[in-house]
Parts: sequence; C-alpha cells; structure tokens
Amino acid sequence: MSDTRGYHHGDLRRTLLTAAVQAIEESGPAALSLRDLARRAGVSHAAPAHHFGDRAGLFTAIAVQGFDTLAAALAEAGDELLDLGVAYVEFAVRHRAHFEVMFHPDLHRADDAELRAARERSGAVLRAGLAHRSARPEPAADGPQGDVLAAWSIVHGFATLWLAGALPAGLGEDPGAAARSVIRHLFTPAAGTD
Amino acid sequence: MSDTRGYHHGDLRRTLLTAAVQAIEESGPAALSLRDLARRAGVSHAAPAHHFGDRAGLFTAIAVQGFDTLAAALAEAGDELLDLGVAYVEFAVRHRAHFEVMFHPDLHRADDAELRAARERSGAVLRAGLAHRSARPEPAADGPQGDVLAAWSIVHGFATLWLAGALPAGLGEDPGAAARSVIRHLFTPAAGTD
DNA sequence: CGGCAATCTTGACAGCGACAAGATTTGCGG
DNA sequence: CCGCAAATCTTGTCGCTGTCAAGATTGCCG
Repeated sequence: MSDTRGYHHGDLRRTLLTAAVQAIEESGPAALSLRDLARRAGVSHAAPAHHFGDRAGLFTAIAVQGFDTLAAALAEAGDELLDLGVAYVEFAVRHRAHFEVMFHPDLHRADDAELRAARERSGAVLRAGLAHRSARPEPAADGPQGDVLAAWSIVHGFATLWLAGALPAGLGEDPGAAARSVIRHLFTPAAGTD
Repeated sequence: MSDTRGYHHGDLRRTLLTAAVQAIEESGPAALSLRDLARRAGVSHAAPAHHFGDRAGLFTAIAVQGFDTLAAALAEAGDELLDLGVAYVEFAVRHRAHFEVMFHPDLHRADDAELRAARERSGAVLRAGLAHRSARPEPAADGPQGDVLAAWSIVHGFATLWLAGALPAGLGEDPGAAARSVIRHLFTPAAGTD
C-alpha cells in the first residue's frame, strides 16, 4: 500500500510527512530539505511541491497533524489538571518535531484555515479538561483565564526548556515525572513531594 | 567610527551583529542569510565568514550577547522573585531575536566555550536573585531546585507563548504586567489581583 | 472508450553556504 | 622609515536548495 509502484507513488503525502518528522527529529526543522525528503521517498525533487505547495505548506501540514495528536493525547489524559499537564509535556517530548513546528509561526503558515481549526480543536480539549479541575476548587481572582494561563505557561515552559537541553542534568530520564513535581508548585506552593 | 571607509570596514563584526539581530526580528532566524547581511553592511558576500566562520558561529555570537544582556537585566531587576520573573519576560519580548537564538541549540554551537561561560554567568545571576527570595520563605520539599525550576518554567513558557502569538488576545499590550499576574499563581494559588 | 484531472518527472533559474586564492590594509619589529 | 607578517576583505567557484514551468504518465468518471 505504501510501496513505490510505478509512476504514481500511491501514498506519497503520508510517506513525505513521516519522513519529514523523522528528519526534523534527527536534525531540527532548519536542516529540513524538500529535495532530501524526495530522495528518501525515492521520488523526483519536485514531487513534494505538488502535495504541500511550499516548504511552509509542509510545515503547516506537520503542525496540523501535531495539534490533532495533542488533542487526542489531552483527551485521553483525564480531567485532573496535574495529569493534563504531564500529558502536555510528554507529548512535547515524544513528538518533539511536531511540537517545535507547532509553536514556530515563522515556519508554518499561521493563518491557514485547516491549521486554525486544528489549533482550536486542541484548545477546546484543553479548556474542557480545565473546566472541572478538582485540584483547585476556588476560582482565581484574575478571571478564569488566569490559572489556565499559569498552568499552560508552566508546562509549556518546562517542555521547551527540556527540549532545548537547558535544564540541569539531575532531573533524571523521565520528563513526565519531573514535570509532575514541577507542576505541583502551582497549587501547593510549599511542597512538591506530596 | 562605524563608517565603511576603504578596504577595511573598521567595525564590521558589530555592524553584522546588529544587522543580524534586526533581520531576525523582522523575519525570524530561519530566513537569515549571511549574504543578505553582507549586502546590508555594504561588504562582499564572504566577509561575514571571516568574523564568525560559519552561520552557526554568527548565531553563537548572538546567543552570547543575549545571555550577557539577560544577566544584566536580571541583575538590575532586584531580589524579589516576582520582579525577577517579570524582567525575564520583558527581556524575551524586547530582545526576541536574542531570546529565540539562545534557546535553539540546533541554530548555534551549544558547546562553544564562550557561550558556555555566558550562559553560566546569567544562570549565576538568576540563582543569586532566587537565593534570598522574600515572597516564599519556607523551602520547598523537593529540594531547593524544585521551585527555581517551577519559576523558570512559568516565565519561560509565558514568554515563549507570547512570542509565538499563541496566547489569547485579551491580555493587553504589556507583557510585563500580564506576566506579573500569571507568576503570582506560583505563591498565592487562589488570588492573582493583589 | 475517450478525455480530463491528478500525480509525478524533467529542466531550468536564482540564491544560498562554504571553501580557496588573491588583494589590500594595518601594525609591529628592526 | 622600511619591510614583513597577520588581519581583513574581495573575487571566483562549487554543490545544494526552493521554486517555477512544461511535459509525461496514470487513474477515474462519464
């Protein structure tokens, strides 16, 4: 089904997408080359342009795929704010190529209709999960968005710093566990070990 | 002093650096071209290579400059954890080109000696400021690094999301003020207006 | 079965980073 | 003041890249 049989490839778009994600995970988005992608897929150098139009179009498609995957991961994580945050960080680490492309507007086409929709979808899942958070019953004073923003910031920052290799070495190998202990500082300021 | 007089430019390195920062602020790091930089400085296309060796070398120099500027900004911000965090976010927004390059290891040369030193310098300022934080006297249970990590994560995440344009529109124009209300969630979980 | 749209190829062009070799200038020892 | 070495910048070139245009091949639908 995904074999390169004859003139038409048959499944070139999906093949290029997975090859692109793998290449980004290996060498970062900047080093990604459409021609190299075509080479890996055993296809002529101009073939990718037909499916994505553009280098930015390819990144846009990756971002869309990323937001959908994130939405699914968050939906599966449950309603606890803590678990939601851990799932966010684990998504970022397990799909670092998607994550990096998703939050770099200068790579993809940020106003793309399909991308807007996917981003809105994952945002809705996030807000739905945060709506009946059990860890913090009393609403914050700076509006309902205040603590959502704080939670989003702390998990996004932790994930970004982890991926950038900027965090100290003593955190271990499990980003989810490390994130859990960090996120806890949001509700229980003076304790992180439970 | 910074004039292009004759065969030797006289101040080409600094000129290229500022031109690079401006170009990155306009179109992002990915679109930066050494040849375009040379053109802006009125210099031949291979001149930048002599000062930075490489495209990665240029980004490394920018990152070094960024960490030094950040260290200065943090040192000037005072000892309060809150003010420290606000200064961090304001630095990221005011020097977004530096900030983006600093935390993208695939752009610069992360093991560069001068870069290591600059990063360590700014890290020391951050830790010094956090050492006698007044807003939270009691130590966290998961070691002294726990709350430092939480604070760093929340400000870094907020700054990153702000720069990515991912935050909702209702936050106003002042990132420092918005950051202040978000950071407050770290110590006072149920209030953010005070 | 015929034609049409989708898909892929071939070819070309300008721009890019990197390297090598040469030109020019500065600075420093004598 | 001279001359030479090092620093700085230029010119030329190479392979690679993204993008566009035009043609070849295939699947599909009437």
